[in-house]
Amino acid sequence: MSEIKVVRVHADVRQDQTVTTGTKAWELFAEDTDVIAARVGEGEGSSLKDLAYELADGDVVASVEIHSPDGHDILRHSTAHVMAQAVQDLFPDAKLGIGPPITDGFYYDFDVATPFVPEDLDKIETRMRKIIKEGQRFSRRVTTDADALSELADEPYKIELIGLKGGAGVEDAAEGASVEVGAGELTIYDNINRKGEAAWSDLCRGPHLPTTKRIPAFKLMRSAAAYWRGDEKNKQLQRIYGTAWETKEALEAHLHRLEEAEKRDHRKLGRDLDLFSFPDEIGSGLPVFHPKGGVIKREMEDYVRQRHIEEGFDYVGTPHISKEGTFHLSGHLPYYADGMFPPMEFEGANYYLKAMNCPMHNLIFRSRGRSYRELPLRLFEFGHVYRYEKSGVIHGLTRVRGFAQDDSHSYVTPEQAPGEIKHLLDFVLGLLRDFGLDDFYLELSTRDDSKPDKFVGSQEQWDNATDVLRTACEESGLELVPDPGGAAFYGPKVSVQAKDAIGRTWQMSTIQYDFNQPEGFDLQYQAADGSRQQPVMIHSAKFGSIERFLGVLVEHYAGAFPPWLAPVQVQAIPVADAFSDYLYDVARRMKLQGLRVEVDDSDDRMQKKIRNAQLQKVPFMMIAGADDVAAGAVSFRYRDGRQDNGVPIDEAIARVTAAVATREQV
RNA sequence: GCCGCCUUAGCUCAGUCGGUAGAGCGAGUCACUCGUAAUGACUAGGUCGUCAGUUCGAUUCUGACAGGCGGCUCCA
Repeated sequence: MSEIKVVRVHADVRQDQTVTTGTKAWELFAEDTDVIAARVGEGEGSSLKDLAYELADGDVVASVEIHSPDGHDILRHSTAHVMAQAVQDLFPDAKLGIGPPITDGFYYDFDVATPFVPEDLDKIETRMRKIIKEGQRFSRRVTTDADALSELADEPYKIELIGLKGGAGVEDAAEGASVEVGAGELTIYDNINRKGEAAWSDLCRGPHLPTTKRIPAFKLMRSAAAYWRGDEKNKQLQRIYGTAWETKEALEAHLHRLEEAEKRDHRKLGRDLDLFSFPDEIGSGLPVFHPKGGVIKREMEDYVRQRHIEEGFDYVGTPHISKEGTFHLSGHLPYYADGMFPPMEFEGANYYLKAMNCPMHNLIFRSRGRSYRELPLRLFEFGHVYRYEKSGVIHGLTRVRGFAQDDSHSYVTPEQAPGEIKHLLDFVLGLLRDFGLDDFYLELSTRDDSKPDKFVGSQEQWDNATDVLRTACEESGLELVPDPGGAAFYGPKVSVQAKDAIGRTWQMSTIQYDFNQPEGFDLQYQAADGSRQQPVMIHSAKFGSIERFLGVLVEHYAGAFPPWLAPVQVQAIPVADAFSDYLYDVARRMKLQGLRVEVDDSDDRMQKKIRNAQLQKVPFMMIAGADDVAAGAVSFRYRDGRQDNGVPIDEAIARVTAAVATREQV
């Protein structure tokens, strides 16, 4: 037995060690039970290994702790295996799809004759606990394609994955498919029970926990259908989502976070705060704004209209419907017909509800001859568009069938395009800042070169436009996520992606480069040399959709809006009836300053009025009783329970006015 | 659109093993006039999502449709 040298890295401490050949990774970290795997190598070339990995001379071996990001993935992926074993124990005919770790959890897809129901999840959980208790060992076994194909003859989906292995297809095959089959050697993990037999096996790249007993806490969350390999044309498999954590406390904390997130859901707050509703009578995905929601919507509109004017845009207006020719000119009809409501036929023409505003703006541009001196020509409006969204995708205000875009189009010379893109990006980022949004990233949507029929224009045009957008984004210093294939048919797009309370990301602001519609509409301007030139058109929407932005805003603030957006800025509460008139007088003075004030002169006791104002998340509660009247003052109470008694009336008005003007949160 | 689940008063939810229903909050009325998160009493609200079918009888069972929820796919 000879000796080898390795470097042990644990808790940020590097340490050279000499061990005998045949030493396993776990022996380096045996004293720390949080260590569940090892990372061997450093930087790009490093890879995660099971603790059963046999050390090689020169290895740099870092511990992977269960609560680290890598550790979470390994824990969750291992739990997915346990779940799959439990499912196949209980439902022997279930065929395995894929089972990767995801943010906060994992899933596994199964092909079963009957979809799972909630009671099935209970049974599966019970079975999983038994497997965990048995302490089955995850054992790695290298195999060959041929052996794996025969061993997995009953698993058609795994066989399909083996067929993709090594090819370009693996990463594209399905989200998470690469955890099943890596690009390198093919491995199978056996779950070895106490008798030393393989209780269950799965094709998997690994690594895994040493044993099932190392799963401290897990819970199955829900089941749902998912298309095999993410393709609508494929069969739907039944997916079970679960979550797993390093401790029971961490699991509880996670479940608590989910509960808290539900309380921020804009659909719930929209009802509780009387902001908006979705009457069935009108139709799915068609919201109505109540007076309080209307205030927020109007503040948003006032803000963005004013800002557009400041940024050099002209405010225009266009109709909601148009004869179909407009959308043929724009190129939308062949590409986008499925996304539009069916046409209405009358007077021998087909009229469509518009799904976008650009064609209308193009017609404004084309209404007379244009000079290069007019460029950039910037048109803006609140364009109400209607899109035929599939019934299953409608979601509160964030995915609707009728919505208003704060839509603008900048017509520029090709040379002006980069500058205009930067201008628009700065505009958008400033808007997000003013609305207090900070949890977002940029996404660059480009064309899918493998589907040229879905995109108009030459490779050169696309490359050029994409470069212009990418450069502007990179200069912003923000995180930029690529979105290949996500572009509109007419050009690449930059978008702002923001998260809602339950972690779903929504596309908000967009900036799109368009070299196609100017051609379709034969848009021209006369250049300095007298020649006719084609402008570049840049679409941008700063909120994206007023509705979606408002929905995200509700969740961002959990309904506790900063004063400038709050439907009621000041709720006046008399200590007793006798002080109502005094507060009405203060309220009248505040209203003269443009503030939104309400006096609660109901029969309720003041404690109840405070509770009501608190539940309505009003930023300023303005209370007055005998003491305040005597002092010519009012008392403030804030949403966090903070109090400020005896504030002179003039100062009180100034304080609220200042909070509104500076858009600060209180 | 696809898969699963759900739909009882304005909201949150009980309930009826098939014989047309109840609570809390909210709303209205009255009394109480009160200093920082729920005063009390009383009253009014529902052809149990819609339409069919089975049945002597359907809110309950079955089906279709509509709407919602969770995913998938797709998108501002």
